[in-house]
Amino acid sequence: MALRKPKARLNLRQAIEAAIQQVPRGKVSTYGAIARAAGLPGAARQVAGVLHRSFGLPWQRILGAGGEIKLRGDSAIEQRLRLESEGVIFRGRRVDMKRHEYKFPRAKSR
DNA sequence: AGGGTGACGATCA
DNA sequence: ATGATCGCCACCC
Repeated sequence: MALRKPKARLNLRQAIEAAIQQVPRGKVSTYGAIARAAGLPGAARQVAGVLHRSFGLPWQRILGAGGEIKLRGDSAIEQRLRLESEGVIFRGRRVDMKRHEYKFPRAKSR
């Protein structure tokens, strides 16, 4: 009995990066969804942090809740252009999530 | 070691 | 729809 570690999970950063990498081209996800997929519900800000500090990730595919771009200034424009070039359609200022949101496979059985 | 910080999210005015 | 506020939580200095 004793103690059991809740979960010896990988480094947070790796878990988050792995989740982000799963989003395919032409699809998008949200900070919150990535956090959940990485086993860190509620850690949306950490997802943003990783995106901010890591290179080599498809950062443009991660949006705020509702498909909204949460970046500011030039970066926001670049994100939109990159997504559009991948075929992602916007509806006003947001991505059409019904059409492009990537659904993560259930980590645990269906 | 501790606390400020932020590419969030949900809610309310 | 926009802006403010509060709760979250690991990372960085």
